[in-house]
Amino acid sequence: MTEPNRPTRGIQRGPRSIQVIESVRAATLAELSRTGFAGLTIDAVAKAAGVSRPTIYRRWPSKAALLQAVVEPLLETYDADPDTGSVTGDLLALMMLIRENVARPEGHAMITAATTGATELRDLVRTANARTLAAFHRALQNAVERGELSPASDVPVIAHVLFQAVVMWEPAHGNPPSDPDLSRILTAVLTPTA
Amino acid sequence: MTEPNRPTRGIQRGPRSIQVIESVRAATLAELSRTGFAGLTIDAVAKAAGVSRPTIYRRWPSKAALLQAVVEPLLETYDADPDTGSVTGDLLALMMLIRENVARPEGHAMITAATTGATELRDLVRTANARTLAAFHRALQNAVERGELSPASDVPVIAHVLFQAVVMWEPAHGNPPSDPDLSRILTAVLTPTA
Amino acid sequence: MTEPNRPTRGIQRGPRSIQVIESVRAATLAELSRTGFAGLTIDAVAKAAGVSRPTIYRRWPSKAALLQAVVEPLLETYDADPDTGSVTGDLLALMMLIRENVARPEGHAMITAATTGATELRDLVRTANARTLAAFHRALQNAVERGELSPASDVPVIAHVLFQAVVMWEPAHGNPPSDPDLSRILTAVLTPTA
Amino acid sequence: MTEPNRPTRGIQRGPRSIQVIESVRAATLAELSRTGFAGLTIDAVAKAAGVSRPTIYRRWPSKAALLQAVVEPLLETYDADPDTGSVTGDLLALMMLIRENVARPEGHAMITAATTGATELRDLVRTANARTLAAFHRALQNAVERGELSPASDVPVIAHVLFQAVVMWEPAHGNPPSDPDLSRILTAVLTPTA
DNA sequence: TTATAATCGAGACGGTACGTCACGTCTTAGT
DNA sequence: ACTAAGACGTGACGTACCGTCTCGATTATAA
Repeated sequence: MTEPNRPTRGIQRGPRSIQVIESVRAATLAELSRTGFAGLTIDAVAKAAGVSRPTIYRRWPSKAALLQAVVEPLLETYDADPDTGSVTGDLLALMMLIRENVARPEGHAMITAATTGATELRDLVRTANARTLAAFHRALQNAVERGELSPASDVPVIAHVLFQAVVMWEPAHGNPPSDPDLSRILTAVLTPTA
Repeated sequence: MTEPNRPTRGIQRGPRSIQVIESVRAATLAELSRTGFAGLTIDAVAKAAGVSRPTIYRRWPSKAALLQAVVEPLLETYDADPDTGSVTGDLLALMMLIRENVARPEGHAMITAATTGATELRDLVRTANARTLAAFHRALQNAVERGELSPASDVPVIAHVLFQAVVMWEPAHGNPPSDPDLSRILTAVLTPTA
Repeated sequence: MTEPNRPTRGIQRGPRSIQVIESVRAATLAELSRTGFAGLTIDAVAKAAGVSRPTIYRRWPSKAALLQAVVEPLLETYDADPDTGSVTGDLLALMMLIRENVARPEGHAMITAATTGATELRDLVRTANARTLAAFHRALQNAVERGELSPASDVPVIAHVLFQAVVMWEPAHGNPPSDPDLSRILTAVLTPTA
Repeated sequence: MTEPNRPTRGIQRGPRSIQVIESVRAATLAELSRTGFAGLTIDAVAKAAGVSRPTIYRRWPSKAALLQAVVEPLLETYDADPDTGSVTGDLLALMMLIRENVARPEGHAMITAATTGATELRDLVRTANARTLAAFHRALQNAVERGELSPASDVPVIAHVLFQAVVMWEPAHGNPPSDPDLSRILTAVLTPTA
């Protein structure tokens, strides 16, 4: 006996299924920007997607799965390195990328998810964090190898500091960081203060 | 003329009321550590406090109010400046204080609240942020005046960067920052990297 | 120790108490006409009377008591017999009196109370019914003795029939009985139909 | 074009739904006989029916709807005319029918509802009244046409008087009318008294 | 005149029920 | 067969009154 109650035992691949997947994705984004992650309800997504609630549950068994589906394209933006020629250029480019992503509803949702500590979100958060930090790591590592940064530089910590400073700017200040704000962060971290 | 015949006014101060307030506070803390802010239900707090739900709503009309009541003592810890004699000492002391507070359930709840973007929490988050940052501001400002830091130092940004780096360490890494971790953050920000 | 918890052990007679009693009565009437007996809340009466809820409970321990206090004057109107000289005159007068009383909020409340079957209202309803029917009894008995009605007349049943026909006219028809309506009732009951 | 792609519309008719409807009906009757209409709580009905509260609200959005569902079978008993051959026979049969219906909890509830004047009950009360009176109208009208009653008889008023006399007997007397009581009412109304 | 007892208001309490919302699952019906 | 519509149990929401109690303050009666 093999899970007799499982509603969908094989996954459909027909055009109808594709259509469902796309409209749910779009509806999820719309709802995220309307109410935020905490206020996201499957009911609303289903209605906005013109789809029934059970249909959503069949493919995305949790809100985490729904979020993951929608956040994936954002994470992919961190896989291509900027390569502007200078550390500051590379890092600034990454910081601007983060700013843009955080401004999108699914990006904001990720940050919310990061702090709620819900178990089902743990893996997603870990992955997303690692993937973003990796871009910083690579940029910093390159700079060290090019001699732009001291070999003693604490790459992981600098990456963490820059990343969180940008991500949390808007929650703390009420508006996203301007270009000068990003430069100030970079300067504060990279230049001698003592 | 202010209603001269009004027999009493203001809130109750009898021992019973005090008892209610205290047990709700305790129960809120217990629930926060059990389920986190997102999973906090008034029902559970009421039951844990041995109090009826309407009683809670009478005094704390929203979850935000409940959180505020429980977070206040934490915020007060930032009002006393460390004064260890050196910038690094002062800042490290503040960072350790933050680490301790974030480790407490109500501190963690505040961070969650900061990113959910719920309207009713906005004021609370603003206040808490400002109060914490102010402590960093004072420490940095003192250092500038003592000549420990360059007068060109970007005090607000440095404060922001240090604060968020400590606060977000645990969500990003899965465990709180150790003493060396805090030192590394401080070093990364305050010492020349270029 | 003599009932230490009884709130009111003796009765005050000062002008303040009188004032309280009167304003509660008035407020009860106002609320009855606003919401009817079923929707009557002590809260609303207290607020309308400018009095605290416990104050009401001190004097009128139940809604029934409140209703009784307010209905008493109505019942007294049935104690004086009309004595117009003819059965039809007397009966019509009584029926008009009932119509008037039923139109008042407290009269309407009594009828509501009669059918709810609440235990606490039982006595009040019994008394009110008896007192009203007694007036019909006396009028009919007089008529029998004067020879206006056959000695075989079933006085109690006729009284009941006339009383209920008037009382229930408005609930059944949506508007109170006009003078001709009352005459038609009287005619239908007193004149041969067969 | 009426939404051609709509797979289903209208309510469910499966055995489970039927089962739910039936047990709620039964539970409503049980609760009505336990506490009367005024004391009827949805909570209690739900519990007695082994059904959740939202389920009840889904199908019966108000207490009035619940009452209507349960009272309908009673009203249908008035649609079949007695036809005993004589006015007195027909009317007595109707009066006995009313007595039986009033004795049932849902019948009693209807009478309570008739006098509370709640807006949501207004329509239900009107309908029920009309349907019961119609049976009397038909019986009386037949009698007039057969010559048993004078053509001058005030059919609507006689119907009203008889109906209310039976219905209100129990609230006024504390026990239902016996067979002789019904005869006395009929005699008092149909025979000359003057 | 002053105690002392009665009463008052305001406010709060534990309860019970309300009517609603969203959840995640299961049933029924249509295509 | 798969799906959509619909219904279901569950659990929480925030609110309304209930009837009671405590607390000071205010009156009224009696010493």
